[in-house]
Amino acid sequence: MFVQNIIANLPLFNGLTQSQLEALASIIVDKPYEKGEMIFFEGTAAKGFYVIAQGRVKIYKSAPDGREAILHVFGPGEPFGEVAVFQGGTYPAHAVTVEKSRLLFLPREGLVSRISSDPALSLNMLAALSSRLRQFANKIEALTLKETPQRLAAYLVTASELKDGADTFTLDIAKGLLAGMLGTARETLSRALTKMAEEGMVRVEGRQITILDRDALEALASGLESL
Amino acid sequence: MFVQNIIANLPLFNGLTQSQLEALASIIVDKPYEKGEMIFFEGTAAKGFYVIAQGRVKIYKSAPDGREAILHVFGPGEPFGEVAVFQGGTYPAHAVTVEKSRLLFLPREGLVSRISSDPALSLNMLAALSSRLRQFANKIEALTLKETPQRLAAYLVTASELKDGADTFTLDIAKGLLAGMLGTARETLSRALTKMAEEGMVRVEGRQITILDRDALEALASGLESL
DNA sequence: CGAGCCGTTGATATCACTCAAACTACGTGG
DNA sequence: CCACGTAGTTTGAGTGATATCAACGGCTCG
Repeated sequence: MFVQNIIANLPLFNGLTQSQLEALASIIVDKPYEKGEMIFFEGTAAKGFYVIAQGRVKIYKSAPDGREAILHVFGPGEPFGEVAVFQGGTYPAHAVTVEKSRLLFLPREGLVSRISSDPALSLNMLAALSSRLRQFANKIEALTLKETPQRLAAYLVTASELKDGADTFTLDIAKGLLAGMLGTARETLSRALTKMAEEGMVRVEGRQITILDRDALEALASGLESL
Repeated sequence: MFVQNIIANLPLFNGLTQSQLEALASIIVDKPYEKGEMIFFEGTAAKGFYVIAQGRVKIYKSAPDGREAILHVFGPGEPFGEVAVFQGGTYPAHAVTVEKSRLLFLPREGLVSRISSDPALSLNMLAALSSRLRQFANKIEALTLKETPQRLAAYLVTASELKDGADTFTLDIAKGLLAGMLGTARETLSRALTKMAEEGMVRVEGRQITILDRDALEALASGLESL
């Protein structure tokens, strides 16, 4: 898969002409990463941002004692680290691969000028950041107002929606990671899942989830949007 | 104070020419609000966004039972509701004044075209959204990793920094609001403050705070950036 | 001067974090 | 093909921070 083919299909680069895409592709650095490899650390100077071609990346903050707050887990096609390009100049959090991955690096040089000269690109970026802000707002809402079972229910409902509303689907991240995304401990997540299974709302077989009572799930989540 | 003078000094409109500012000022709607007046509700269609000329605005989500998650409390000069202009078309949360205020409304019409035609404006907006994302990331970190006393310590340290590092300063929001911003209950905040005072870290006299042991405060906050 | 808003304090219940340990699934290398 | 190590997951028990309920005191504003 060539770089240009990848970026041609990304929402971020929607509306760009063929020649603009070519120019962009020519400055992109294509790099493979092993699972668990650090991409950048919070506070370090940013020379550009990344787009995921393949794999999965965890964006997180960490406490002195080693505990983590997971902000995102991004998958193929998603950009990350853009914030550092537009403000502050340093990455706001740590980034590490959670799978073997292939990342595209877009150097800051040239990007800023490209953005300011191309209306479509700047509006795409604004939309991307705005959408990110909505996600964060939802996450803050969930952390403040909801307890683990409700957050889990909201997650499962939207996970199902992302898989075209299928009742049975497979989690694409490990449960430990999911616990982190929900702002809770692995053990608490495990217990919450078990309880939901006992109550007949879902069936859990490893990473495969079957929603048995969608109404009950949605009632539990009550008002929580996608995380 | 005229609209044009206000917007001329905002970071958001930095780098605009005099004539651009005039054009902008001509489409702005200037409106007074009473304390406690709703500005918009989550999910309603957005016809534009706001800038605060005077007063203070609370941005929040609410649960069915009436509990609230406060995302921001904005003051003079700060914009809010921009997210809806760039993505989704609806406001992501509720907005209400917490003081008697004067707000400038910038209609969506014309704004989008202005942004795409003016590099400075689009880069300013990108920077503003990026900075907002950093704040949210810090908030999520605090909610996930830190307990109330630590969040409070971090808040006090940065509040002091915003007042040029003065040891004695005045909270510019009520303690109940502050509790909401820290994601905790009024009572818990009250107890945390009392305890910090007992331990000699701060002195509390109503809304006036004096930092007695900045090192201890910073050690408590340990790693938490501004909220 | 009364009403509401705000803040404090006390008592209680509970959720979830922590520590500890066993159990499973999986891939690798012998 | 099996043994082993590792990563991931689950279960149990104990503890602690905080939400919640309740009542009270002070302040402000009309």
